[in-house]
Amino acid sequence: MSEETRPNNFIEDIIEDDLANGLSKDKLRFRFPPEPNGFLHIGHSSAICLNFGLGEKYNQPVNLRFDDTNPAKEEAKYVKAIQEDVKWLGYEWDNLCFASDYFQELYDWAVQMIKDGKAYVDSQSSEEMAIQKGTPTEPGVDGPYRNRSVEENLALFEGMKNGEYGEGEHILRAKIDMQSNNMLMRDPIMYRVVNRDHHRTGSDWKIYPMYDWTHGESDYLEQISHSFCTLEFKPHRELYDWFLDQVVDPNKIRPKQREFARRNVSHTVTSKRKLQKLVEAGVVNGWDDPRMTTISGLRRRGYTANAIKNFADSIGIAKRDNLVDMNHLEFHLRDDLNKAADRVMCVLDPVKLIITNYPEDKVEMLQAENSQEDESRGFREVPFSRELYIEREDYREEANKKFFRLKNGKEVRLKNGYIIKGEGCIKDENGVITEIHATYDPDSKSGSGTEASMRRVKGTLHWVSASHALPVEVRLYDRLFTVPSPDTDKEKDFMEFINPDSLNVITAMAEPAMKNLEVGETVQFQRMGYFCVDPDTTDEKMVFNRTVTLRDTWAKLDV
RNA sequence: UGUCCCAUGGUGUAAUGGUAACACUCCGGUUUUUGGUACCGUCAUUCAAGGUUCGAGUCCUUGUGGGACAACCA
Repeated sequence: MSEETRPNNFIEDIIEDDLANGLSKDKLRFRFPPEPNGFLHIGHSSAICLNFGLGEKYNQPVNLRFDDTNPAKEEAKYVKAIQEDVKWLGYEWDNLCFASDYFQELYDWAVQMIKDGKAYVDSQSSEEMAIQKGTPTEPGVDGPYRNRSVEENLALFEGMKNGEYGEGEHILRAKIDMQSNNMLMRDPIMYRVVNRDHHRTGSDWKIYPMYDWTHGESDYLEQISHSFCTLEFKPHRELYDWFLDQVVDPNKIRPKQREFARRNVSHTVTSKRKLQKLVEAGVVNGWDDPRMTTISGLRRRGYTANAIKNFADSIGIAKRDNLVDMNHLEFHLRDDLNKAADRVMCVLDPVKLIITNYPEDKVEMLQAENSQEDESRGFREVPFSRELYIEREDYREEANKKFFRLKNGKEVRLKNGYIIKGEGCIKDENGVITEIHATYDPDSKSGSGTEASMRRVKGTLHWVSASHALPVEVRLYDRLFTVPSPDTDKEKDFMEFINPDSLNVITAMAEPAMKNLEVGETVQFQRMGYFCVDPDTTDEKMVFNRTVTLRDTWAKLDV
């Protein structure tokens, strides 16, 4: 990476300013604060890379903190999955924290706020309170319980805590300003009663703090210097600061919330609610379906942590709305895989090719390099015989000179093998080609050093020996959505833009050496793309996911 | 009829009052036993109008366009 030359983004500018104004570098501390109510997705990777990247840049700690204040939505399995994803991306957190660790502290502070006349118990229905709250363009009005006595507030809040009231009977509100331009400042709710067991605190608590009351105070307790979140939290900043004002010790670090734009990637959705709907509706097979842009889905698809980090790094951090083209992500994927993946031969749409002048029973073991990029990766043996499979699209009886592949009367190279010449084909009653015939030049064997072997032919085909071929299942994926921005249409639901052909399962013919590949390993099927071994693989059948195709300039010409 | 945020090629991001640039995409070329990779090149950008200034993408004003805010969610 060219870290040294990359200019600072506005977030780094903020930090540099603070440093220049006297903040000591060793006071810098960051955090990544997901709610454990779903799986991490590509949108989160920006926040993860930003916070952990800052930690690496300044060599200062980053906490992983679970914002677990709503037991109705959160589960321990998500806590586990999120940790795995962050680790897989290659980051290490300093402290593993939970907002639920701060419930007692938060409660004690709330009691003090009641005593100070800064908070009160409201006993109205949510509908009544919503009316008093006004709208973004009209101020709110004070509710009837706003001036309850401290004693009464204390007693009611204590009762809430002790489980004496049902959900919705009472809530605790901060007493700020019902006429504020900022809706969030119109006496925001601090606590509500929730009769649910929490995945960590069990039945200890009957009341749970709201996000705004929890987040800034958690940052403060952890002495986070900079608390970065997405733009939709901008209006929360005023409240974040107000709550901090109630508790902050001037000798300690006062956290600073700043906001950046969420990253949107084309042809996908990145909201937990929508991803969940795809899972529940059976559009995909779970959160880690390779078509999902969850971190776990991308991982199963064959994405590398490097590709995701380089992507996040290259798109940067800013404040304007954006829709990053999937091409960017795929560029970084190919870039990383090109260096990392061994090359193999696998025929996705096989048709038989008979080398008519090759001996019936002869089998040769040919040497094939594992990577043209890196000779140190070594060689493997590939069996060659009279009957092979090649791609159906690699043969035409006749074609113009733009077609570099096999055609009658013309020569092509079989990768790592011989030069062959097309002689004709056999078709069934429907005109479908069932067998292609060719002759080979025995002196043209790859690497033999003969004059014939040095001959230049325009096309090179991959192939597998028919009798040695290993049938494998290959899952070909396409974009999950047919439009760049499926969830911004004013009339249509994002579900209407689902690509019906996002998954195509085929049986391909692989070279025998591929049976040694392990689950999760990625290889390049030469000329076809990058593929990884799926966990669905069994002893009987290997299953591959197409991670991404190669760039294909021919496909563009051949329309 | 409010408050706040944002506006640079098709996309993303720089330029911190001093020559508008980098990457992706597209298109073209060289190399190539992958129509891949690598390398080279082409096309293409400051929302508008005023103002300040020797000088404005940058500062100011107004407008236009986009977005956020009315969950006992985060």
